Amino acid sequence: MARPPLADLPHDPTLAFEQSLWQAGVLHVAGVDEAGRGAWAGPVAAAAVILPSGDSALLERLHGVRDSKQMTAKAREGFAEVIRQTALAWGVGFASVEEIETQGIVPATRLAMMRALQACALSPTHLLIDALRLPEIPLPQTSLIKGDARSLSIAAASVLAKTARDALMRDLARQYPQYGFELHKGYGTARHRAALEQWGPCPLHRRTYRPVMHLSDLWEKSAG
DNA sequence: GACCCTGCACGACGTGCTAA
DNA sequence: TTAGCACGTCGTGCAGGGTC
Repeated sequence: MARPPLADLPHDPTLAFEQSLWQAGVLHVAGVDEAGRGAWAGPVAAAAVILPSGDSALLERLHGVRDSKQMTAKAREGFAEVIRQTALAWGVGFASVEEIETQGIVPATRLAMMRALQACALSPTHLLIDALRLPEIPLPQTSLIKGDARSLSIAAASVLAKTARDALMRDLARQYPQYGFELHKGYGTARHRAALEQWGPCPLHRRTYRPVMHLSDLWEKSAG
């Protein structure tokens, strides 16, 4: 089936970066984004998405995909399935709590992004990344500030990263039910703070984060 | 050159308001 | 009542500029 010309693509400003690359002959453009960087507990997740260049009918199915923070959980889950069906290739990667603690959150985020790219069935020829760069990967890269609001590929990746991490935190919540990870996903909510004060940290907690360190100290003192 | 501070980037949640 | 949105706040790292 012949693809429609690029000029027929929907006029979506979040496709501007992809369209300019596609028109230059760069067809496998991977959007990369992460989730879980600010959380007190759990791994950091990243996803990579390669959209079908020039296929307006497929891209139309992604109308409404935007920054995952601005979408409801229900909308994210629905679009995640559409993205997986629509993308030429996609991948998800994680960096563990141990890697976050030993390397720092930004290097661990890069690690998760590289794992997401390795999980892609197709090798990209250009990367669109939200704010960061991946010097370890020898590919042309475009680092976009507020990339998830400016690029459909990055927005799609942010949706997959967020939904994958949420699902993992729901699973992990079964191992540590007293913390309520299925509700706050490891972020610093009042309930999470109270659980830390009551139960102390578990292996999922990022003990290098100041609030976790502080609450862990309080718990140890109260426990005697 | 090393250190510190500030501003900005990202990721979220909590709260209050508005509309259906 | 529920869902969506905007805003403030909190966590981190990085870059740039000033100071010693």
